[in-house]
Amino acid sequence: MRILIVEDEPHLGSAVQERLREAGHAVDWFMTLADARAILLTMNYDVVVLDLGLPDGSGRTLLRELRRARSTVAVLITTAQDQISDRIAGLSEGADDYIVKPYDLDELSARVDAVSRRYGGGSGENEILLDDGLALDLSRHRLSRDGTEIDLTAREWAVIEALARRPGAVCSRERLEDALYGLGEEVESNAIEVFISRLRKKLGSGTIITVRGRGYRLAEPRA
Amino acid sequence: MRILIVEDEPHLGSAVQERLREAGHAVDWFMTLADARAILLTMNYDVVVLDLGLPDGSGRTLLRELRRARSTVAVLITTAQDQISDRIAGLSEGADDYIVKPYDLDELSARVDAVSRRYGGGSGENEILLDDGLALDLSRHRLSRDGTEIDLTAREWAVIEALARRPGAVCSRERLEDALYGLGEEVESNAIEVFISRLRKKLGSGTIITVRGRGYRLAEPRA
DNA sequence: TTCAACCTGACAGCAACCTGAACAGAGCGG
DNA sequence: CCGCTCTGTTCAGGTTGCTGTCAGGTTGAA
Repeated sequence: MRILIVEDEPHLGSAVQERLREAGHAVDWFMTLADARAILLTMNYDVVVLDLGLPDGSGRTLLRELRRARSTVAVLITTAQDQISDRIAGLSEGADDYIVKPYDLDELSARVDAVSRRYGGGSGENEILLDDGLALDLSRHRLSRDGTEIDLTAREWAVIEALARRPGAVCSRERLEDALYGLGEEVESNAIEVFISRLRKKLGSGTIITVRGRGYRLAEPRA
Repeated sequence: MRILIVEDEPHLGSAVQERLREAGHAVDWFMTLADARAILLTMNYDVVVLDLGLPDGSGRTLLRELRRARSTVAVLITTAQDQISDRIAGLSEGADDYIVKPYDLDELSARVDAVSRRYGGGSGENEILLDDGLALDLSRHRLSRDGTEIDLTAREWAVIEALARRPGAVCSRERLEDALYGLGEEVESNAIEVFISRLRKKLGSGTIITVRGRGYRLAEPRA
């Protein structure tokens, strides 16, 4: 999942970035509205973690711009305790959730996962059935076949999560790379293919279908 | 689909050309107004991707010339963020859409597809019914017979997309070649006939009708 | 009948893709 | 400090599937 953090406090921003990266996401972090605005034009994010009090303006401005431009990206607002009015206004302006500073990093990570699923491209379902008895539980981060659990590494999970975002739709390799590697982490090998190969070894070869020249997609359960 | 790119920035132009070619289109790329003007006299394009800030003048000049000459080609304007006035003027001068630089390539590709369908020769419909239970969904790039999907390669899709542009009308082989092969990519064999043959194998022999000496056309559903 | 246009099976080149293996770094226990 | 495991990345060689070309057959018009 590709996540944008807009947060001007260095320690907090870096801690959030690290925590979400450990969860397997591609995380970009900017400290100003201007930078955020620029990167949002070129990159499609799944979630924006947006602080309201920024040096060059309020995050609410950016939120309004996004919604006016018909962007459906999920937005999670972070705010100090004394800005309740801002928070409420943010929700009415199209934010999906808010969290009060100081917050627990695990709590933030859970909220990020939650908003990513109920907005934008997400399917909204928490449990997705794949072919051959496979069940993907996005909210609990679990994958099981006929009840027995299958362990995935962080990267493997990130790949299948990106594919499951729109089940049945083709997901390009570029898009998968965007979901795994943030700015400055780009990789120049066939890493995606290797993860696909490892996933197939764990899930069975029919689960992930190659669409030559366009990407990959998940097999849907046979009705 | 035949697409003309007018863009003076080498990296961007080449990236756009490559991306649209992967989508199965014939893509010509020129860096100056003069070259674009010359090629537009000899070749019929479906879409022009037009940058406004060019070395030998503004793209708006070319746009005005096109519309004054009653051309109905779809025009997609690309512009830097600080040229809002130019952008608005462009729309009022006959552009079909605009996109702000820097943009996401997937986004551009989607917009190109969109403007190509709502202008000029396009039928405007997103779902086209052919004979024998075949349904062609242009916006989702899907072809299905009675609900089961049929996979097409990039070239096969380009052929049927060109035929579907004016359903029922005869499309000459030259026109099909123009839609598949850009400048410098021309082929000198019966490649088109081969793709028609492959399509018939997948779709059934009655779907594409040969009009001897003039070209091909799609069969319409029996009323 | 003759000729041009068209159809289609076969095949080689090539790029995309797959996968086993090697390697570096982090973390951990002894 | 060493050895072990686990994870992620890179590389190399093999495989697959798309594409363009050709050859030989078929169709249709004059």
